[in-house]
Amino acid sequence: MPSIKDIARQAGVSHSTVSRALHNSPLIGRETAARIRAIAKRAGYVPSAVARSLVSRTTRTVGVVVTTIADPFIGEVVDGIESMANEHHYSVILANSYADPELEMKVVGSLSERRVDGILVTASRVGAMHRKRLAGANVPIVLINNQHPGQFVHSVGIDNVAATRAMMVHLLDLGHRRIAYIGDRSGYLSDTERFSGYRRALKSRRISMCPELVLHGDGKPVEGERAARQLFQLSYPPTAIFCYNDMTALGVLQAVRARGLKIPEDVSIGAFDDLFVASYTSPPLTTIRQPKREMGRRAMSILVQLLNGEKPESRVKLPGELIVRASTGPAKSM
Amino acid sequence: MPSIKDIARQAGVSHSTVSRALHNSPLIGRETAARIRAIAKRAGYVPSAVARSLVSRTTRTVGVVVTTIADPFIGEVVDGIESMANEHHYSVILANSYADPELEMKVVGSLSERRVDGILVTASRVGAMHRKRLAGANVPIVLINNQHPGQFVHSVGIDNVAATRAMMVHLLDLGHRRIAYIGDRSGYLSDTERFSGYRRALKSRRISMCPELVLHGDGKPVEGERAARQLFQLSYPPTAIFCYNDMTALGVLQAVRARGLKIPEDVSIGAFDDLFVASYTSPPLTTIRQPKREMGRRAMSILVQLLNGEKPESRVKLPGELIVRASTGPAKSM
DNA sequence: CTGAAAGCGCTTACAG
DNA sequence: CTGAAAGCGCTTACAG
Repeated sequence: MPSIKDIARQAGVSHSTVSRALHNSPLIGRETAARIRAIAKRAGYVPSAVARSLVSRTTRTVGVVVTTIADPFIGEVVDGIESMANEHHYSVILANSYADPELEMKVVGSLSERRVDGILVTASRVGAMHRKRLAGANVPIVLINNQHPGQFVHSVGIDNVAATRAMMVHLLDLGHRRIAYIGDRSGYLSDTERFSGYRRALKSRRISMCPELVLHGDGKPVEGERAARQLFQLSYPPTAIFCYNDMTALGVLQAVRARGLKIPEDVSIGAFDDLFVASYTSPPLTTIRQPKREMGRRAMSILVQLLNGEKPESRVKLPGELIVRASTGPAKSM
Repeated sequence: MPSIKDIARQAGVSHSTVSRALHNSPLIGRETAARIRAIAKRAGYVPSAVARSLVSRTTRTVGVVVTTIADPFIGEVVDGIESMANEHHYSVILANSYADPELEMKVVGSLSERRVDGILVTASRVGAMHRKRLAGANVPIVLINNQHPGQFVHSVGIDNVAATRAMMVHLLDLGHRRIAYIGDRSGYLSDTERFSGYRRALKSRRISMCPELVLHGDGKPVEGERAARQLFQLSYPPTAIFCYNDMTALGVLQAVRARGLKIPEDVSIGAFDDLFVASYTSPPLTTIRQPKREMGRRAMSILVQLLNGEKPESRVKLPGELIVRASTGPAKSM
């Protein structure tokens, strides 16, 4: 790879002049500049971002820490991050933490060595230990859908309460009165908020909450299935089930099928996230769409503002959107 | 951020000595080294990868070009790449091309400026134009599932012919004789190979291929649905449909449902990829599992060998695995 | 064992 | 308008 010096030699000027010409500095004569640029082009000159970074003490690079990029939710978020980063001429360094504290420490250390200008974290399954570790990197941090945002200044999330209310209103308006909630037992903020939205919605319709209709899984299909089976064994089973997320609903779907029940005739199912798979289950899932890509773009945009020395909004809550599909219908009259 | 000089000052030694101590150079006295390391630790010293890169002329960084990281197939591949990269102390710079030649040129240019040591491409929907553009980066390149690998030296793919044969044998053994193929019309190598596997399998059983059973979509649900509808209008519709990929099968599933047919009683469906969604359709899809994560790991591993000056296997073909689920069953007797 | 020097490829204040 | 010099934070051959 030719350097600025090689070009200087060919052009018979100093490397300072080459540097200026390549940056369209007004100091350099039109002709000289054009000639130098032509030579650089012919030589296949590509400026070195590493040399420039050393001088400018900024790398135009951001670290993105995810539990795993194989997670479909995260993939869409990162797509948004990358697109916004690219528009602002930042590159994205991707790092999986696999929710493993040790690995996470390693990757954050590596990002630190690489002198990333900022860090985005979308590792919803990772807890409080995060803070100190990340703070060590000593650069601005923006969280996406984090479950413990309290400790950080900047975050992008979804309005869980409002979204849940929309889902509950939908179910209540369909005549459901016995609505179950299958949450996530890990103590995440998102679960707390969704559960809170659930309770408030019932209360606003003066329906008392039945403790036996509230169960907790782990956000994955197997536990959703187990919880649903338990619900079906009640003497008064629910006519609708609101699931913490689509993954849980996937398990519920299987339990329903195994039980020989019909959706939505026998039981309605509502979920959260709107993963791609939600459109292709049978029946397709009524769910809350999280604007995943938008969340990524927004988070990156906040980071860019921070890096520009601006004062961005610190806690952004984007609205979810109720997507009504075929898994919800009128309550069975009892 | 403290530099090596700051540590040197505090320790009362030269920065060369600090550098050596931090690298556990045998030249430095045990005590001095220990003292320096303690000081560095206390000061929160983090070595600068950018300065080191400038000296070593290597960044321990690889570029990963994808059409979009939101693609679930790609997400798993990249997960594999990242994990293997991490094990070898490489960082991953992620870049979406959105299959847009202009954007692609930009991101490859950016990777070039960042002086990545190598590039991995898993942008199966991108064509021949790739070559020159990528070659410009002037670093080793490894392709994953590329549709035009002919022009490149190193690639990781799947054994399409063998995998297709496995699927066809499965269907043939179930008694199917009228088996349709819904391919991808974009002229991809993978389509050519799968189609070839399809033909060979029929031939080996002395079944002649019916042209009306061979249709072409675009690898997405809508076109799969359209193709399936067309098949159902034949006077002798197929008893089984082999789809180019899971996405196509998703559309076929919808057409089948709309038609009021039962799977697999009326028609069996086989697919390719084994995306996550394939386990959760109704019925779950019989499909060929591509070892996505493994493909990513293998590709990165080849790149590491290349960067180490070794001579890795150049064209790796990993085996697919037939996953039999409920979408295939015995042929309806006619 | 330790330090001074050179150099990686740039940018930019300082002179002219 | 152009160049020589200094410096970004390291590594490493060369001296001692």
